[in-house]
Amino acid sequence: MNKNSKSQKIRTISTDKILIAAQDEFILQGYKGATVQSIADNAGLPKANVLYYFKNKENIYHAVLEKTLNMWDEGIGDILLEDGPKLAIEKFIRAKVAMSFNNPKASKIYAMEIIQGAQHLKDFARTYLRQWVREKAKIFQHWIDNGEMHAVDPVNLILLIWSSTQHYADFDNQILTIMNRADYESDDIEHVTNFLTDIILRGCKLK
Amino acid sequence: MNKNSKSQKIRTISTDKILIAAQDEFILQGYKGATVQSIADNAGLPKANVLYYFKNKENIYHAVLEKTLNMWDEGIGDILLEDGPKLAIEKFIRAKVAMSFNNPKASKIYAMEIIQGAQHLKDFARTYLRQWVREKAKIFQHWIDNGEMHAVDPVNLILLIWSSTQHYADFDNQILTIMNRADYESDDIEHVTNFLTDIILRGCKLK
DNA sequence: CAAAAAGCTGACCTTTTGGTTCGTTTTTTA
DNA sequence: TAAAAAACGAACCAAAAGGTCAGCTTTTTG
Repeated sequence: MNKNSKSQKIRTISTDKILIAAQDEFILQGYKGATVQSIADNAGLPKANVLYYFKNKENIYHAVLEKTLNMWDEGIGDILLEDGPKLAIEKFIRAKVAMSFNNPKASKIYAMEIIQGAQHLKDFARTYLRQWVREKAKIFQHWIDNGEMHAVDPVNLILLIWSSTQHYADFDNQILTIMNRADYESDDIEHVTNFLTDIILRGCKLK
Repeated sequence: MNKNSKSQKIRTISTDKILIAAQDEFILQGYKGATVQSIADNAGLPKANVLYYFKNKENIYHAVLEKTLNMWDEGIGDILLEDGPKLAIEKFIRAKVAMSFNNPKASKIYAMEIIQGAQHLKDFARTYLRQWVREKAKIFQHWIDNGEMHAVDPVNLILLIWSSTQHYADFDNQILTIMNRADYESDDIEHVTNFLTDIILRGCKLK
C-alpha cells in the first residue's frame, strides 16, 4: 500500500469531505442533533460509507474536535516576554481577531463544547489550557512588577481579549443582523483589530 | 375557575418545574438532543404529563426561550443620556456582570441559540435588538460629538461590553477549570466588575 | 352533591436513527 | 494477472424518541 496510492487519496478526500460536512452539521444541530445520514448527504456519500471511515458518530465528532483544537493552537498567537507588553498585546489581539474572522466555525464548535460543559474537552482545559494561561499570566505579572505596564489582573486580561475577539466569530449572526449586513467585509478585520487594540492598550496605560 | 384555585397552583408549579428542567436539558444536550422523557424525569413528572402542559417539545423550547429573553430584557441595564458616559458605562457593565454571574443559564441558552444561527430568535434580533443597539449607539455618539468621551466606535464598544461580561456566564466551565476552582465566589462579581470598568473606562479616556 | 372541567398516566404507535451485514466493485500487490 | 485488500452501498435491524389515546382521579362549579 503506497503512501501516494489512489486508495490513499480517496481516503483523504473522503474523510476531508466528511469532516467538513460534519463540522457544519454539528454547529447547526449540536452533537445529538447531528445525524450521520445528514453528514453523509452533505458530504455526498452514502451513510454506510461514512461509517466505514469513522466507526461511529462519536468518532466523527472527536475528529472534528481534534481538527478544531489544532487550528486553535496554531491561531492563538503567542505572548512573548521579549516583545514587551505593548507589542505582545497587539500581536495577540491581531492573531485572535484574524482567527475569528477567518475561521468562525472552529470557534463555534469550541464555544458550544465549552458551554455544554466541555464533556469532550475536560482534559484539554485542565492540562493544556490552564498551563497556557498560567504561563502567560506570569509574563504579564513580570511586566507589571517591572513597571512596564499598569497593574491589571493578568488572567482577566487574557479572558477579556479572548472573549472580545471570539465574539465576532461565535455571534457573527447577531452582529451582522444588528449591523444589517449579509457578511463581514475584508476591512472589518482591520477595523476591529484597531478598535480593540486601541481600547485595551489604553486600558492598560500602554498608550 | 378561580385565579388562586388549587388547579391553577398545580399548573404553575408543574410548568415551572418543567421549564427549569427543560432549561438544564436544552443547555446540556441542545434542542434536538434534549428528550421529553429526560425533561420529565428531571421535573419529577411522567412524560405524558409534560406533554399535557406543553403540546410538544417545540413549545417547551419556546417557553424556555421566552423566559430567557424576559430575563435578558430585565437584566440588560440601560444607558441613559443624563447619566453621562462614565456613569452609564459603569452601570451597564455592573448590570451585565451581575446578570452573568447570577443567571448563567439564561446566557447560555441565548448564546447557543445565536451560535446555531438564531433560528428561533431571528425576529428578536432583527427588530428589538437592532433597535436597542442603534439607540444606545446614538447616545454614545452624542457624548463623543460633545467632547464628553474619546471617539471610539459606539457599536463595537457595546459589543465589547456584551462579550466580555457574558463570557463569565457562557464559559464558566472553562474559566473555573483554568482557575482550578469549583465555583465562583461572591467576591468575584465585584472583582470582575471593577476590572472591566477600570480597563474600559480608561480605554475610553474616562479615567 | 352531581356534573363538568382539569389534571394525570400507562400503554401504545410511528418515525427516526445509529449501526450492521453482506455482496459488489475498484485498487493494490506479489 | 490473479488473489488480496480497500472502497462502496443497498437493505436491514433494534433502540430511542416524539407524540397520541383512552380511561382514571381530583378539583371546581352551579
